[in-house]
Amino acid sequence: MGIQERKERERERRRQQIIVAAKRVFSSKGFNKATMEDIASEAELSPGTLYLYFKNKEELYASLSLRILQYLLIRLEHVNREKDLKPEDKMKLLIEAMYDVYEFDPLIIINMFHLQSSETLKNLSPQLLSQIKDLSRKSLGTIATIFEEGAEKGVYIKKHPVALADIFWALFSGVILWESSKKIINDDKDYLKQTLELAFEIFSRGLRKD
Amino acid sequence: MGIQERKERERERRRQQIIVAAKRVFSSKGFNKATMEDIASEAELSPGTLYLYFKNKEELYASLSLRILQYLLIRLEHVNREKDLKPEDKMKLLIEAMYDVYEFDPLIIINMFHLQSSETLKNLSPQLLSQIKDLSRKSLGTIATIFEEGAEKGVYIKKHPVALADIFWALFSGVILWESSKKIINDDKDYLKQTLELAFEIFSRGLRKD
Amino acid sequence: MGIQERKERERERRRQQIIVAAKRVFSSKGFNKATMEDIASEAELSPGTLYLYFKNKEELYASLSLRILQYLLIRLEHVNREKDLKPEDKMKLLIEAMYDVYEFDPLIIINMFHLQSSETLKNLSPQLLSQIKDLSRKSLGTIATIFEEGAEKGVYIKKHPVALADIFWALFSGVILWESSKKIINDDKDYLKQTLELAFEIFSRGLRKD
Amino acid sequence: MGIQERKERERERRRQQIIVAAKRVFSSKGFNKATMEDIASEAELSPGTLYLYFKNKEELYASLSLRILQYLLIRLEHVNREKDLKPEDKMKLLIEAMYDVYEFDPLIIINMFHLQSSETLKNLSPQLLSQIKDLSRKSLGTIATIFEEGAEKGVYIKKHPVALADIFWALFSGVILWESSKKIINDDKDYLKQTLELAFEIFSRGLRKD
DNA sequence: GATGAATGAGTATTCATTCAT
DNA sequence: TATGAATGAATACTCATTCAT
Repeated sequence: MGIQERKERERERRRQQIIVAAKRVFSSKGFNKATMEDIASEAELSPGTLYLYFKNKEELYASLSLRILQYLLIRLEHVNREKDLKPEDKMKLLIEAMYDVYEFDPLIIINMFHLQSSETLKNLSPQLLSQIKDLSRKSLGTIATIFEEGAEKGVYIKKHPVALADIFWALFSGVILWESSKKIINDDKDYLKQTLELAFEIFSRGLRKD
Repeated sequence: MGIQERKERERERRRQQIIVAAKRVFSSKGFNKATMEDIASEAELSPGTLYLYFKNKEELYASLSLRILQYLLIRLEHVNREKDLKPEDKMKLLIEAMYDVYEFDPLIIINMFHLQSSETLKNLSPQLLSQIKDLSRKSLGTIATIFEEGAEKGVYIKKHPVALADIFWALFSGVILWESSKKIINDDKDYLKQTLELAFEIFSRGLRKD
Repeated sequence: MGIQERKERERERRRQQIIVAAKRVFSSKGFNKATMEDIASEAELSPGTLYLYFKNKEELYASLSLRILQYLLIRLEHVNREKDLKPEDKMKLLIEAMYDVYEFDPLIIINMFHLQSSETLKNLSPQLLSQIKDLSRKSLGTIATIFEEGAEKGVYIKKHPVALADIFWALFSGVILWESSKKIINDDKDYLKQTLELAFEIFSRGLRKD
Repeated sequence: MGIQERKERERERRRQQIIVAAKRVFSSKGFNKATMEDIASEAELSPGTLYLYFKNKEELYASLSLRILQYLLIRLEHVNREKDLKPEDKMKLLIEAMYDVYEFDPLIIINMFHLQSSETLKNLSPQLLSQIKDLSRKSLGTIATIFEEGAEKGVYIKKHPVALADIFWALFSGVILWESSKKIINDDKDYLKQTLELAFEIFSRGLRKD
């Protein structure tokens, strides 16, 4: 291993160290209440060091999304590669995959919506922004493919697959956001997973041709 | 009308004046970028005056939710009162009602989720918090009733109606949030309404007994 | 005195309070080492208050120039109004006036050169900038008039009066800056005034027709 | 050449390399906006290395002055050595020499005045400070000699030659600073050189005995 | 000597909130 | 009640300087 490569690896380790700390702090305080100072001390680094690895607070936050989106896409493509499965089973795998991603990093949903602020977008480097756009597009595209396949096989109704993918994603994130918020407002028990399952059961039935 | 009552009425008028201004400002700038100064000048009042009517910025923001939730509940109860309608038609009315509420104040979705921040909740007075909880519960309950009725009439599958109401709300807010965010990230055309219609068409099909 | 007028007067009093404090702090520490905190505590106000009266640090600094330039122009115009004086005597008055201005506020020279930074100019409000430009132009113009008059009366050599005014100002500020800097580097005694007198004696002789 | 001497030479080469880079960076950004990082990368060295050759940023900046003062003194002494020239011609050479120095490094004027800040002086090593003082004194002394000579030859008025040298220097730097600053404030054309010539023409006439 | 990653003190500016009038 | 001037805590970001390698 060359010295160059070792340095690069060390640098990546530091980035991850910061990302992990940032994830913890942003999760517990939200974007606005979390300070760079908080994150630095969580990462056991000085504030200045954060800026050696991330241009600014927005970009650090967006980097969390990038990481989880990469993981999401891998999972989705893995599902899509199962060519022999029936559409219904594929859908089940799809839902499982997404739930795993959510469990791996529950911030994903909120992150995705934080990106919508145009103020945020202005502060991101074009490179990072395009990476995120690209991953989003690919993920949605992969989901769309599954619905398309189901329609081709005559199992699902024929509707614009991209729209179906949007709705799929919207239902998923809607349930998660809503259950998270209800947890606090109504002090209900956490029945997120059952609700998700029910939601997608209904969605699947609704998609079936007859 | 006693002098006491007149004063009370005057006080309520002022509150509404502030709420209207706050809605405009929060809509255009979002919670964090909007300043109390902005709101005060929009309301043609001084900053100090806002604090005579609202404990703090968080509570002013939460009051917007209260107002729109009241309107939502009125619309939902109105739908529910139509006892003679078939479940499918009632569902259509339901969706229309919710879309009207959304159009009346598009902030509603974001407001509802802003409340989830525990940091926010800490700053709310218990009274306001319980009012919001109460309205949320009632609104969801009204929606649940519609699904319950549909099941009783043998049209809809029998599932926990509260869960169905949650999913209904989650799908609605999920689609709105997702389409809003996509608008910026992908520069897609605004097909929010069609997507909502498709989403609820699928949802309705999925609910049907077979 | 109306309430409006009293408020305006109060506001002006505060501005002056801040300007006086700023002058003291900038004089002793220079622009970069002086902090807004320093100035605020010198003025016995809070940092936030400074920003109610001045847009930013640069503009506060530039306001010092404005004030002294106004005084300079008044003095110069007063000299110029003495129509009956011989050019030589007018020149003497001119030098005295400028020396008085310098004694009134020794920062004037350094201020004038601080303004040259294009970074500084970017942060000034166009209004303040144009006021400063205007006063500078008028002051130089007034000086030029004196040389023009001297040439018309056949006492001084005929040269472009604006250039002469520039040189006059350059000599004045050059001597002041240089003597100030020498004071520190060589620990010489302060012979600024004599040097100024000698400088302008030579300058006057050099201007004389023969 | 001993190994010691070779090392010393190498060390001097590095110092010059840094000084050249620093000059470029300070010239384009000014003292405060220029960072040690900027200078290091201009010199193709690491920031840490700069501190092996210069105690701190102030001292690096002051070293630029030292270098140009050395060059100035050489030029001035060269002029002074021309024993056979008439005082007027010597003066012309003097002005030319100074203008050359200015063209060689236009920062010279600003550098000289940056040194005046007592905050700056505190950070300089006594050794460097005394070198600078010494060169300043010698340069001024050389100029003074020229005026003294002119007086002895009966061409110039008899005035304290040191004061004349100060005025000479003040006029030179005053014109340069003033014209530089005017360039930005008034958007005038650059007539620095003509103004300098006119200034020294007047100065020379003013010095002549009658 | 040379490096350059890490440091952490330093600071302009903002804005929710208060309180004397 | 209403005001709005004053407050001052809070914070992202910079950069001269250090020091382990």
